Amino acid sequence: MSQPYHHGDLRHALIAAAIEILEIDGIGALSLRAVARRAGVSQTAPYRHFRNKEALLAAVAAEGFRGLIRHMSERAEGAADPATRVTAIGVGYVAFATRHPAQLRLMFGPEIQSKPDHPELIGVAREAYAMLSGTIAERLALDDAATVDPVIATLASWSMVHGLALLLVDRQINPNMTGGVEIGTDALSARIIALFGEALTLRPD
Amino acid sequence: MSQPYHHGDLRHALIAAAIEILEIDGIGALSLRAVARRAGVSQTAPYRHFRNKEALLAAVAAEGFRGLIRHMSERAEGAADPATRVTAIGVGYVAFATRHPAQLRLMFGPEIQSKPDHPELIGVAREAYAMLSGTIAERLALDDAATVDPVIATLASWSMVHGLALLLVDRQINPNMTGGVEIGTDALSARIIALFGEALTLRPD
DNA sequence: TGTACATCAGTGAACGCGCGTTCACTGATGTAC
DNA sequence: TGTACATCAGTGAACGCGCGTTCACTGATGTAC
Repeated sequence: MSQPYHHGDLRHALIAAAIEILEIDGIGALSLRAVARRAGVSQTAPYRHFRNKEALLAAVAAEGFRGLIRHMSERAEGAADPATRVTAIGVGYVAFATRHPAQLRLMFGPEIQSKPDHPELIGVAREAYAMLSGTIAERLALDDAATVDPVIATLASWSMVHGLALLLVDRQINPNMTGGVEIGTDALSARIIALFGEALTLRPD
Repeated sequence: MSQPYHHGDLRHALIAAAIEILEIDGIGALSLRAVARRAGVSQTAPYRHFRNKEALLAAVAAEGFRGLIRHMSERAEGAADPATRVTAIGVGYVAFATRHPAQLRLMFGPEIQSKPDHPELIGVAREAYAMLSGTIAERLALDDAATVDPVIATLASWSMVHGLALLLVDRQINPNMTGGVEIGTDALSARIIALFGEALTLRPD
C-alpha cells in the first residue's frame, strides 16, 4: 500500500530522478541503473517506458530545453522594449546554465548520439531558437537603416550567450575576474551581453 | 628488435594515441586501456608515466591548448593591424575547434575533475587567454575615446568565439543555415566575429 | 454483480563487457669499480 | 674492458565494480460478457 506495485507515473518520476542525479553528481553519474535506483524501482523497470538509455536521455534533455525557455520567458516578460528584451533573454539563458550546468551539458553534449531520432527533443530545441531569433528580428526592425543580417545576428547572439554560459559552467570564468571587484553572475552576464547588444544598432558608415 | 622491450618515448606516444582516439571515436571512447592498446603496450604500462587516468587526460588537454595557440598564432601572423588581428585570432579559435572537436570537449569539459592539480594545464590555458586579452588590449588602445572595459571586452570576445565553436562542434549550427546559401565554416565565423568586433569600436554617445 | 481472461507494468536473475587500478614479476639499461 | 648490481620500464594476471540489456516471470488492472 505504501509501495504499490504499480507506480502510477513512473515515466515522469524517472525523468525527475535523472534531473536530480544531474544536479547532484553530474553527467558522469547518469546511468540508467542509477536513475532506476533513485526512483525506487528495479533496474529493468525503465524499459517499460523508454526504448533504451538514449531515449531517456533525450526526454531529460527535452525537459532541459523547457526549463531554458522558462528562464528566458520569465526575464523577457519584465522587459518593455525589444532592445532590453534581447538582453533579458540572454541573461535568462546564462541564468539557466549556471543553475543547471549538467542539464546544459546533456542538452548540447555528445551523450545523445543521434538527435534526429528524437523528434520531441528537436521540436523543443527549435522552439528555444525561435524565441531568440524572433526577439532579435523585432530588435532589428526598430531600426530601418540597420544593415545587419538577422540570421548572422541571431547566430552571433546565441554564440555569445552560449559561450558565456559554458565558460561559467566550466569555471573558466568566475564572476570576480573583473579587477577583483566581486559582481554576481547575472550582473556580469548583463554587462557582457549589453556590450554585444550595441553592435546590433550599428549603422553603415 | 622490431618490438624492443623499452619503448623509448612512451609518454609522448601515449599522448599521441589518446589524441588519435579522440579524433576517431570521440571522448566517450577515451579510456586508459584503449590508449595503451593503441600505443601497442600492456594496459599497465601507462602507470610508469602517469599517476592515473586524470594525469594523462590533463597532459592531453595541455597539448590541446598548445594546438589552439598554434591555430590562433598562425592566423594572427597574417594580420597587419590589431583590429583584423582580433578577428583572425577568433577565426583561428573556431578553426581549431571544428578540426579537433573532441579535444575541445576534453579541454573544457568535466572529465578532468580538478584542474588545479595539473599546473602544466593551467599554465598553457592562461597562455591562450593572455594571447586573446593582449590582442584585445592593443585593439582598444587604438581608440582613445573607447569606454569599453578591457576585461569585459575580453570575456565577451572569448564567450562569442567559444560559443560559436561549441555550437558548430555540437552541430547546432551548420554553415548553410544562412538562407540556404552555403558558406564555409571559416567564412561564417569570420562574418559573425566581425559583427561583434564592431562593438569594440563604440564611442560614448 | 461476478467471473474469465487479456493486457499492462513491474521484478529478479543473469549475460557479457570494459573499466581503473594493484600486485609481484622480469627484461633491459646504466653505472661504479 | 669486464663484471656486479641497482634502477628503470615494461608485463600479465587478477581484483572488484558498475554498466546496458535480455529473459522468463508475476502481480495488478481493466474489460467483455
